[in-house]
Amino acid sequence: MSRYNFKSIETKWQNYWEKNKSFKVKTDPAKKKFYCLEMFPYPSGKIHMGHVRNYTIGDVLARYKSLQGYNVLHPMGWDSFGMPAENAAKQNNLDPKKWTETNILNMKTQLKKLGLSIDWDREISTCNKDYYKHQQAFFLELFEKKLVYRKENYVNWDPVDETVLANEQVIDGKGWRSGAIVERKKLSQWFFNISKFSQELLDGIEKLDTWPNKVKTMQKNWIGKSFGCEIDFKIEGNLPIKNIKCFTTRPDTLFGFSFLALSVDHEVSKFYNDNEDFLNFKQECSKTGTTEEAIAVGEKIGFKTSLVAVNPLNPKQKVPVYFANFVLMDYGFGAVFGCPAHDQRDFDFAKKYDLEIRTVVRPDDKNEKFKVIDEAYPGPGVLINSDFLNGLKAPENSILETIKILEQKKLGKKQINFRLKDWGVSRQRYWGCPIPIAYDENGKVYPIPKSMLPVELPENIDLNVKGNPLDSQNNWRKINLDGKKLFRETDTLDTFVCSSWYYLRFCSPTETEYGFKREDIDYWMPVDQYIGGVEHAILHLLYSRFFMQALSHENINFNILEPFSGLFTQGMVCHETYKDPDNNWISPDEIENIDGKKYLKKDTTKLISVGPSESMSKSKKNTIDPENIIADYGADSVRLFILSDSPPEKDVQWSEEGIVSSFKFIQKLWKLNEKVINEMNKNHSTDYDDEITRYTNKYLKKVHDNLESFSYNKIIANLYEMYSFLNKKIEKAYTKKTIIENYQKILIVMTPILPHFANECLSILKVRDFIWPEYDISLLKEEIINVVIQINGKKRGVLQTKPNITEEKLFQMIKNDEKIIKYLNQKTIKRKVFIKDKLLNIII
RNA sequence: GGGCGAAUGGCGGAACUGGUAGACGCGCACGACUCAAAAUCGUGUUUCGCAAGAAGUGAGAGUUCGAUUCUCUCUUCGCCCA
Repeated sequence: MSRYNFKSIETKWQNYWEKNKSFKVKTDPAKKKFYCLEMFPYPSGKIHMGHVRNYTIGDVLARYKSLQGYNVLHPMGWDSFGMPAENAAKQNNLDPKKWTETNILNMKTQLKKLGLSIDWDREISTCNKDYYKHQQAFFLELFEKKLVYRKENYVNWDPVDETVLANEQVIDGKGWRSGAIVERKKLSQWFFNISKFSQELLDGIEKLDTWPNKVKTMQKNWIGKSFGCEIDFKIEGNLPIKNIKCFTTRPDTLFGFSFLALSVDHEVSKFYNDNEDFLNFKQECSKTGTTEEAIAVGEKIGFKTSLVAVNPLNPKQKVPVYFANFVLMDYGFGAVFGCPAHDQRDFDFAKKYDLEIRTVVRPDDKNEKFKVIDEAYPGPGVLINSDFLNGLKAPENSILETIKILEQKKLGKKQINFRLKDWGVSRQRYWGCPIPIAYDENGKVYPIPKSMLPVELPENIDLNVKGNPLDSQNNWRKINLDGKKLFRETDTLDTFVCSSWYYLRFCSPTETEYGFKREDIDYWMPVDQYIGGVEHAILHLLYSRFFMQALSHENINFNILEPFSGLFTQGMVCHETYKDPDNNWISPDEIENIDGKKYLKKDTTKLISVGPSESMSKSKKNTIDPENIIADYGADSVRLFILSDSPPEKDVQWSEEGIVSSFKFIQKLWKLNEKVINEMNKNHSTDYDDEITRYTNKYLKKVHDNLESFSYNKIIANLYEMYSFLNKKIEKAYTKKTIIENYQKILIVMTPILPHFANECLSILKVRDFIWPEYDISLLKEEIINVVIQINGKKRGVLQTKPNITEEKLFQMIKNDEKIIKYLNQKTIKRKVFIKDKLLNIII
């Protein structure tokens, strides 16, 4: 018996698929389509296990759908603009373009070794001018539709990467890549008007049936629709300010009003710009950072103005107006009314500045004397101390009622507010898509005409400069437009723009006139199944959804609004972590196992402590290089292991034992295959083993169901069961004819998971052009079933019978069963519960 | 602080709309082959108990003939937002 030589067989099939362009597809409205897309990788240099998992899951689906007769679009590309290239280039004095291209070449070779069913003719790379040319055209299209605008705004400035970050790129007040503490800085920026579509983006979520609820909830929360009231406060004082507008979701607590807080950027601040104390205060505030978290955690500080605000519901009450560090200009109107008793932030502020704390909501289980003392009470209850509002149920009745009163008195109006802010897309970086805009000396904006696209990124420039390298490219910056001397915009686009439309480009990768061809996207879009990490649940997915909204805006022919009709988020790949006695992280290949329990650092006597399994990361050194693993065990083993054990949506633990056992299992399958093939050439008796056909049929159903529900780990379990069933059966003479009859189907349903192995076996059997074998419903009916017998709800036995047995007959059988009858013990039977073909429960 | 989710053997995990808990894999134990080991094959493996049997799905209650599954309270962990 020969050993399964994965090296030659996997290479053989990969070459075959490449040479025959087996996965090349065309737009063909006569065929039903399936668009299977996995999130494209950033070309960092090497693929990691996360990629292996992501692309294996997608490949299983693509191959399955293809066998089912779908025209399957399964493309791959590169998210190739972005800071790592620029940083790597800086460090090693390289050209980011060359660095990126080399990485792409490496990673493409690695991906091909996984045996993925990808149409490589559709490969795209976002840093390629053939790609970003169209992105620039989209930018101009959105500019014309007034969905792109420029404004001066406070931004999150990353002092290490020297760039602006989107709110979403600020994590715990730090830059998501550099980890530097983010500062506030005012800059002129380009914005996409994503907030214009807040309601549409919110409504669209309801239609995304197969998206994980978790992701839908996260998007809803991010969009953050809140319902409240705009209140116009009358202002008294020595400044020419008569009114200040506030947005609040709790107008019903207005009788608890004790101060008005303004953002330091509020227009009132212009009267204090020569006040040194105020400027110091403002400086102090900028240290807190702009994130909501920093504000919630940080100390609440204020700067008292000379103004006084009047309570619109109680004009006799006049309260001080402060600038406060916890009020942001871009939420509401940059002004909030303080109600210390029912908001912890306001409470902290009031305590610090000794302001009144007036309780206006009592919990249902407390009486009228309830008083807020140590902490704010934000919960539900009944309004008290609120004059004509007293007794209203808060918040369900009180908010609407208060708004009604305010509207009647023309003091405020009902308002919907969204948390979603416009998307700042300017990045002060070289390695990105140039923004197709120029300015004259006065800063007037001129879009670059579409005929002059692409605005190419200059190459071979010095990156080792402070700030944006493009700023110093004077030759590139100068442009002559209709006789005017202009200067190009030097900011580049956030790379999230590149990934917001790449799924469209895959439909028409070589189209030159526009980013895509209508007939192509009409056929292929939307993506039927999108697969990727949950870390993109908000940003990338929301931006992509926005992009479809923006393209269809003022375009009546465009009716695809949601880019991804199906979404699956896979879990991470984890590995144990190791540390030496000096607390340094140690990588798995630096350690060796002594006696099965202890680990030592190789060639030393240092004892290694084993830490918990965590997601693979370079910093913890717990990564496993897929390239080595594929070289040692083959792609099919890796695919088999990465899918087994854990459900795809959960984290999976990488283990040496796991990959070895997957490898061994393929060897066992190969031996079984040889046994079956040996039998093929012999003459067999005409005996027929019905059990094999029934078992195979059940197996086909299980695999089908588990494929449809992404339960890929269970398919592996099914395969193990099928193997051990066949391996026993093949030893018996009367089974061989039936095994041979069913074997082909078993191999075909193996192909999505083990494409090289299963195709090799099928080709030995001379099976070509096979299709997915459907299971036979009529064969699923069991001939013998197990019926559970319970006494008082406890299982006391199992009886084998033919289906459709009656309660009476079953009871007769029990009477003849010694094991069961002893429990009855001649006691009187109170009642019987009978579930046909399943169970009989006797209550005594 | 809020939202969402999870908790099942030594481990990863199965169990369709309430109906045989622990499929499948790993690990472990024993056996076969071998001078021996590896590899391979076979058997066993929730716990307690010699056994009959009993207990058992994070803890506690509830609904039910029957609960891993439904309801409530709590604990722990994870993710997201703050």
